[in-house]
Amino acid sequence: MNEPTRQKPVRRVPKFRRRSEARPDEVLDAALDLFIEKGFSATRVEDVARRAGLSKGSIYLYFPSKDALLEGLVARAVTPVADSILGMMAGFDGDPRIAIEGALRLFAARMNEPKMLAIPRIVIREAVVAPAIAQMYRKAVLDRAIPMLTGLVTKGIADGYLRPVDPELTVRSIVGPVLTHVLLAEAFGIVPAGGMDASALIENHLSILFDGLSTGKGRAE
Amino acid sequence: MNEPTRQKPVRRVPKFRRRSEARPDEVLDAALDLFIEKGFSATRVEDVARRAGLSKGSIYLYFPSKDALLEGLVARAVTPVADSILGMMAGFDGDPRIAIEGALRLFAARMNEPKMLAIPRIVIREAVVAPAIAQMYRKAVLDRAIPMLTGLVTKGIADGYLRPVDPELTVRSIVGPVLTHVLLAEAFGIVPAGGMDASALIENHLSILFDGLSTGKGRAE
Amino acid sequence: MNEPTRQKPVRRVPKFRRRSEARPDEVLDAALDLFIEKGFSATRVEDVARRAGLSKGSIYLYFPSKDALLEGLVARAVTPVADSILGMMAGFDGDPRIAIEGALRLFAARMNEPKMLAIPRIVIREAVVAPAIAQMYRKAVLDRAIPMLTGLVTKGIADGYLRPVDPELTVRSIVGPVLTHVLLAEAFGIVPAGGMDASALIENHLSILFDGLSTGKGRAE
Amino acid sequence: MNEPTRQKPVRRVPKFRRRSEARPDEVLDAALDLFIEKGFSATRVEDVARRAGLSKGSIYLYFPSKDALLEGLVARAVTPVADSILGMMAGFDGDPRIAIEGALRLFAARMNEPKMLAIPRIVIREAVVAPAIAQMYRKAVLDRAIPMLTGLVTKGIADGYLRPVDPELTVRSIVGPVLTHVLLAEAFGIVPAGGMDASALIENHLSILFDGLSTGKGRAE
DNA sequence: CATGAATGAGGCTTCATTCAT
DNA sequence: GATGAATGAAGCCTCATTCAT
Repeated sequence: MNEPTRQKPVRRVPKFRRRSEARPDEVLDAALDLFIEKGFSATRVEDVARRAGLSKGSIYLYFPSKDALLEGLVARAVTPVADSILGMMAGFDGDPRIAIEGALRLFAARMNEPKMLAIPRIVIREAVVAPAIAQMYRKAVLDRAIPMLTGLVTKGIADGYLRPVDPELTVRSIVGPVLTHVLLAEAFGIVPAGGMDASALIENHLSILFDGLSTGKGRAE
Repeated sequence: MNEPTRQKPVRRVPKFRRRSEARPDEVLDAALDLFIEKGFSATRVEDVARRAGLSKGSIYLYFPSKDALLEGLVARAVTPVADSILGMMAGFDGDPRIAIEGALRLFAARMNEPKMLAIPRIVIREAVVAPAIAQMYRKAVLDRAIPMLTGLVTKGIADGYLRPVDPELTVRSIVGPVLTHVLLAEAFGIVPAGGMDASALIENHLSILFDGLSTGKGRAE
Repeated sequence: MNEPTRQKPVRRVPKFRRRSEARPDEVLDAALDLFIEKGFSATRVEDVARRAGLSKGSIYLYFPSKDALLEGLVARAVTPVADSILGMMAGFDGDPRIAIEGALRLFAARMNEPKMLAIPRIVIREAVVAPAIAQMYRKAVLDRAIPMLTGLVTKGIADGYLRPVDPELTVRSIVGPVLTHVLLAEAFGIVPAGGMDASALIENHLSILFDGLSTGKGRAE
Repeated sequence: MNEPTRQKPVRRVPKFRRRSEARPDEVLDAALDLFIEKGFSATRVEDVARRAGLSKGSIYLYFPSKDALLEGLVARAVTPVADSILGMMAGFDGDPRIAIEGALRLFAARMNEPKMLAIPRIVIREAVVAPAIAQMYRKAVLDRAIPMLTGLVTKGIADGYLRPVDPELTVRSIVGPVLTHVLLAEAFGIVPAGGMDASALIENHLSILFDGLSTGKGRAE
């Protein structure tokens, strides 16, 4: 995964000087802020350095290139989120709707923190130019989350909780509304009248997802 | 200031010449191809020129700047698509599910032509850096499509076809799965086992959207 | 927008390094040389860089734009000259002709150093295109020198040293011959038979300025 | 003198169509306007074309290059002015002060028409970059005017009208104040309180030139 | 460890000039 | 004669990366 050069140097004098250990993380924090604000390519390495309180050259002490900043960012952000959600669902047994609801709530909560949302956004942005990053994200997140959801649906059908549907396509029905909600807001500033309130969205979404939009009238069969 | 120096260029091999009528469109075609392949910022004006069979400078005969290429692309692509879909839905009376289904099918069809999909993808990519373009897209497409769908849902509820839901949030439930389907494929190369077949997705999506995912069992009320 | 693409430059031969203290001045020296030789617009930033022993990009470490080079040049040259002359005249009391003579000699001396003369020449050249620079020069030099001379004449008249004349217009009679002398030589290469000797010019000029060109004969009153 | 390609095409049908004969002059008129407004290098050939009511390419029907426009301008403007002034002075016999006064008035009058002044101004501006033009101007104007004035002074001294001075240097005393008057106004916008009135300046200048600035008091001899 | 001066490839844009029509 | 589309050489400026100190 082309890990950045995180030299964790050995402490010499345990004083309160420059905690070099935290440096890579501070750099990533700074980079994240700026990538959110201005996008990846419009952010200069020097900007990152300044915001991190370092000199331009020092960035290269921790990361071999500008691209490595992005990689580092994805690597750092991806694991905990994915883990928390996937951990919740893994080995889940019983009504899959409970698990789906939980996962979506967690997901929506995460996505409401701008810091968290930024990563996938940047990843999408850079996917064309730096497919490596997109693939990394895919491997770390999507290739774990999607099969898990697919499995959940499959099992839900088998267990009689869900109607017989195509599990893979249904994953898109589960995640899509939330993703779109966030995308509309982020990329175009389109926010519902009621605000970005995630619960409201999920409530509405799940009620439709599970019980459908139709009344009995018309279009019957 | 910024004055060029006296040039004394020498002619070499004159290429073809004289067209003009179709040129702007040819330039946009070339730009679109390249933006799809490499993204906006990785594409040089000279690349566009070469692909359009022109010299670098000639691009500026038709477009005042590189940014203007993107704007032109959006402008050109946006109107017909939006019109075709919106025309279909406008003034629709009766079961809104029919209209929704039609619109989604049209939308999915469009999104399956790479040329068509490219525009929103690029727009999303550049949204952070060039908000003007995102806003233009929003105005031309989203600000027309979303209210129309919202209205369709509202009316459908009033007419008793749909359950009482939040119309605005429901729009996300309608569009999200299709959008996500496309996004997963485009940005991450994630394609369902059955291929990208749009009909299958829409079939599955609509059946859930209208009738829900649950059987009777569990989580009932 | 306008984002650079990911670069992967390769190091070649590192040159000297590290100075910085004197650098801006060295850059201005180089710029001055070149502007004198070729004029402002015919001089490329890269030329300045090369002559200063730097690379193109390094110029921008010290000056934000090519125009700023000219501004910097004016700023640097203007103050000392103006100060030296004005300092001499300020608070002068007594026969103003002494002061005028002194100022003109100083002025002519300065103007004989090509480096010194170059600045106003460049300023005049660029005045049409870059009025900002002309105004800067005006503020720093002319708006100080002209009122001072005017005042000197006014006081000289009041004190009975000079005939009653229009002080403002008389300033042109004082400065004009010297300026013209220089301009003819600089712009057209027109040099008197006796060479550019400033003393001779000033001698001749002052004798006429103070005592007139006429003998008694003819045109009497 | 590198005359521009003024093809005076043969009339075919003597209708009121496109008088091609006047075209070169119209082009020069347009060029002059623009060179005055924006300077030579900031003026694009296309600007000249547009103002002349022609297409860019057509300029090259009359002038082989942009530089030729400037040359043509100088050629056109220079002769009549020089002729009118020089004609006046040539073969003048008698009090040279009369001739000098006449010449200066004529000169000042000319210089007050912006169109007339523009040429030397442009010439000075471009002198560094295009010495050919400066030399052309020098040959056509200065090399005729300066010797003539020098001769006038020499003769005036011989005839006892003028004090014995250096004739060459004295030419600078004669022309300098007027030139400076104009230059200050043109390049720096410095205008005397009484306005640009040429008569006032010449009055003041000549009274000093001929009779000196001093009263008897002090500095005597 | 840190710094920041220095580099130089490369992008966008302008515009004098040409030439097919 | 006219046109104006097309060319392409340059120029200015940016910024990722290096390395002497």
